[in-house]
Amino acid sequence: MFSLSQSVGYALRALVCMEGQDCRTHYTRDIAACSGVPAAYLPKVFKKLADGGVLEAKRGRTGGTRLSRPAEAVSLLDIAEAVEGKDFLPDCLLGDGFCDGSRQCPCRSFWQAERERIRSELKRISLAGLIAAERGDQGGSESTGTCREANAKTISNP
Amino acid sequence: MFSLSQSVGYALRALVCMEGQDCRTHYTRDIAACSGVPAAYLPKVFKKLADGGVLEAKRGRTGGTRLSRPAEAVSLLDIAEAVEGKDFLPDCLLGDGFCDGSRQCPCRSFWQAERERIRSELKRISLAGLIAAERGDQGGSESTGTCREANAKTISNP
DNA sequence: TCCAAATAGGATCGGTATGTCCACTATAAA
DNA sequence: TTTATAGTGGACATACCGATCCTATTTGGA
Repeated sequence: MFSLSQSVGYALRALVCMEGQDCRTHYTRDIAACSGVPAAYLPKVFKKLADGGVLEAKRGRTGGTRLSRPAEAVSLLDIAEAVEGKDFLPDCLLGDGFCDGSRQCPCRSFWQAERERIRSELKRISLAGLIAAERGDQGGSESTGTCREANAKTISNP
Repeated sequence: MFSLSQSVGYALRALVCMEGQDCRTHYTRDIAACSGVPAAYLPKVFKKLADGGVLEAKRGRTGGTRLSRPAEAVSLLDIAEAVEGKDFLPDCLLGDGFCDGSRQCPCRSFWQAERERIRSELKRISLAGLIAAERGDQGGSESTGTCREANAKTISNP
């Protein structure tokens, strides 16, 4: 299938459930319940998002996971790259390894342009936009406060 | 990986080796040797291309495989659809099943446009163009005769 | 008729993505 | 210090693609 992986979809659904407007920490199991992502699989996705700098996780009692920056500053490209890898958009439409030094398939010129268009679109769409769309808002992102200090000691779960 | 499957690349490399200019029949093993596609796997790809109407296969002694129409009339879209399935370009960038009735992700509008652009480009590029590019020709397709009757009894292999 | 040689198709295997489960580690409250 | 509870990470199961091998079927010629 010519699409992003299912795990990227899981990541989006989960991140939307984190509300984005603030950076409160959430428990993975709560996000799983809210988003419908398999609870036993979500930690794997979250780990990739944490390694990619999208999420911050804290271990131990009263731990949890939160956005490492405001939802407005997280793009779909950030999420896709974190989950699928930095080079998930290959040089050749036929996959890396088709066009080598000698072969230059005719798709190449148009795919280069398509690829950059897709990349820039994914970069343009923010997590905040996703959340707004999910809620049916048309307006886009209402302003939010800063993230890092606002919830340094805030825990959303009981 | 966000690309067409490896099997589509195999199909292209194999079809290029069939010369395209005529519709002589070829043995699968010869095409495998010429294209570098694994000889044990190519029959699987050829079967899909035959089911998709791109190739015609004849069984038995003096059998073989040939293009069912001139290379100018075979598009990359034909090949990709034959190998990957008619609906290999999903409705949603996140794959079918992400945007359901209720969810409408913000990728949708731009992906619809991208998808059609990719589809029309794949439709525009013909196998003949691929062969020309492979040879380093810049001119594109020189005219070829009709296919079906030209080689009704022609066998290219000894 | 019988055989040679081609494609067709099923059984099987390895690799990657997807899931599940369980033990380990870190952290803070009791 | 003890303990509860969060994420971390490895082992394992499952599904699909890529790939190989073996057998069946088809076809034309000896």
